[in-house]
Amino acid sequence: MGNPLPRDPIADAQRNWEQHGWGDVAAPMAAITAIMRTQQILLARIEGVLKPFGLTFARYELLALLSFARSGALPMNKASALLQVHPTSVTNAVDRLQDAGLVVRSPHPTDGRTTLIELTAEGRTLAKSATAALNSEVFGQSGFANQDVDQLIRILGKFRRNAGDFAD
Amino acid sequence: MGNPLPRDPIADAQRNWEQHGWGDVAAPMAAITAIMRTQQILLARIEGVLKPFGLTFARYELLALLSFARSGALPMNKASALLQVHPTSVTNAVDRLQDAGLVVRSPHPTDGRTTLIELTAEGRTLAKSATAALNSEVFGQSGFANQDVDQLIRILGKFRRNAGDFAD
DNA sequence: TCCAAACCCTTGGATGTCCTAGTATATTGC
DNA sequence: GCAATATACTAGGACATCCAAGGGTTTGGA
Repeated sequence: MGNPLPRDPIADAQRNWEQHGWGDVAAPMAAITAIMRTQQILLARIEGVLKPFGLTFARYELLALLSFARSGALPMNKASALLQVHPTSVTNAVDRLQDAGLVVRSPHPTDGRTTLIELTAEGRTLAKSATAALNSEVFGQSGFANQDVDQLIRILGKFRRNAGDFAD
Repeated sequence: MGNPLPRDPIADAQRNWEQHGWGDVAAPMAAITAIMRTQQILLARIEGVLKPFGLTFARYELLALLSFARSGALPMNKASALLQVHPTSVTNAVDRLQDAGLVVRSPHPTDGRTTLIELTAEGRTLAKSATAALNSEVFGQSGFANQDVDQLIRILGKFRRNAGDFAD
């Protein structure tokens, strides 16, 4: 989508901020912008690896989540909470996964409001293959040094807890 | 969109990865997942601050970029390159900003293929106000410690360079 | 017991992102 | 000078995300 720029656009933005008298927030601005851009790069890599499997990242995340549930099934609201996305996003993903024969919707045995999402055999197999691909092609070659990975986990974990993601 | 979970879902995922024999990539997986989630949180905060201005983050970024250009104008392809998004995304943003009277499209003086995007007076004023709001309500209260901000800038800067974002 | 409040999922609408053409204009090479 | 190639922008389509609303189910307090 583009060739390398001659200079880091985020570092330029940080300088702009400083020159405009916002030096006190220039660094956090740069860090946040860098997070946004890094997410974009990583998402593109992930989607690229998943495409041959007919999966998007959103659908993969749901499949992976289900594959780690003992029973291979979860209520939709649980999935929404664990994936930390809006319930309508789960509805959307389940619709498409169901069309692809990878999951099935079934009624909750005791709560008529709740719908269970259940992995099919096909879904479980595909989740395994896709995970193997992601592990070798993305996570195994993330481009982050081991120490940096630890720093990221620590810093972002602290941030997410402060943001109210989890109590722990 | 949800209450705090009892436990960190990403730490759980990391444990799952380790238990399935993928210990060698569990940490990068967790770091990458944390980046995705952090981006989601930050984007929501930013959008919340911009909403009263009638702006989204995508539109704000374009306005801010223009406001830093000496002439207040940029070719669309330059904006696409600097913002590191697809040209069609810029077309989309410009359409809406133009409808809102914040920018104007004008022909390039020497290259008939190129369209210049130009800030209107209104656009420049709104960019200033929106930037002030973001500085005080998001960047000024990022929730990252100063040292962590430096770490993020360093780690993600290295990553982005490796990913081919810029030569520097 | 019974109805209001809470909860669960889905539909419809607005945005944004990317990809794949398709049209128009510049540049290059013969 | 002209055809072939490259570049710039836009139209249409596929996906994902969120919000607002609506219909069905449970729960809990009067």
